[in-house]
Amino acid sequence: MDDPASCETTDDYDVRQWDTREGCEVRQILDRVADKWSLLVIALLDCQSLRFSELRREIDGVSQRMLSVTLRHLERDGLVSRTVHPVVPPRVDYALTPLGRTLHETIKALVTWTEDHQREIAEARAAYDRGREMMDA
Amino acid sequence: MDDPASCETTDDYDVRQWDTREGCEVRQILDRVADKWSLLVIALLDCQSLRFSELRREIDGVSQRMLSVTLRHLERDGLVSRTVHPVVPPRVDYALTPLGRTLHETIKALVTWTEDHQREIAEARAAYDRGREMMDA
DNA sequence: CAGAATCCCGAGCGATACTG
DNA sequence: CAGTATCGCTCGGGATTCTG
Repeated sequence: MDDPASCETTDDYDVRQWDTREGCEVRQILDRVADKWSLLVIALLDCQSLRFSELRREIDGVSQRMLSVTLRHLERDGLVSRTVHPVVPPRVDYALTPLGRTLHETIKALVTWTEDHQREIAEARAAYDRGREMMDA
Repeated sequence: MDDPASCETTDDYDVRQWDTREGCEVRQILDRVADKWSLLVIALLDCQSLRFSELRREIDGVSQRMLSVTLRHLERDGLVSRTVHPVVPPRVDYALTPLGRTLHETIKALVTWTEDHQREIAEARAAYDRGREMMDA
């Protein structure tokens, strides 16, 4: 945790590369991961394939349009696969690709971190807000 | 990687809790992590404390306003500490808190994932776009 | 059922000007 | 130097409508 080695400047960890401009993939993936619905979709597809309508039912509050564009983005990035069954009525199944599955594993670490520290965060916010109230008074 | 155990429904990993509504911290932290500048700030403060003007100089393209609100958010969440030195001209140092440092460790995993897979993603996008072009023709 | 197209509003963010 | 305050614009995303 307090490993001093983590503070060394390593060649494979240049902060500048997180920049938005140029060919920075990190920013793009981060935007994808963090956009409003992608995370839910990825999590739901973790170990099952789902149809459009099933996803829509599971993800409370998502609009038809946003589910559509979210899936299109994830498909384009190779994170989700789209399978059309030529039947009537049309049936389309979505599933995580192997690549998408590895991303999900990584994301879980972040979710776990949040769960582990949400109490600390809540306390920090309360303390901060209390300080601000004092200022006003 | 293909560990079937990772597909089990565990009590501490309910996807529904990632929802925006209710007291969901994951969404809030994710929004913080993913917003346009927080990540850069956290990365730059990893092993050093920096002044406002230093951060501004390091982070190419950030406006004074956005650096300010970003730091205020990070401070409120207990991720960054703010130290005012009562001198003229005023001097304020920002540094990562222990909590912020653990978050940075977690974020690094995501950055590493992106670096490891950005070629696959690029290829997936190229393939997708090629498919779309065929449609139009 | 799955989704593309259109319209529209409000949050996010940049630019600018001002302050302790 | 280290901010805050105000204005204005862009664009993400919701509601609605239309198609294969």
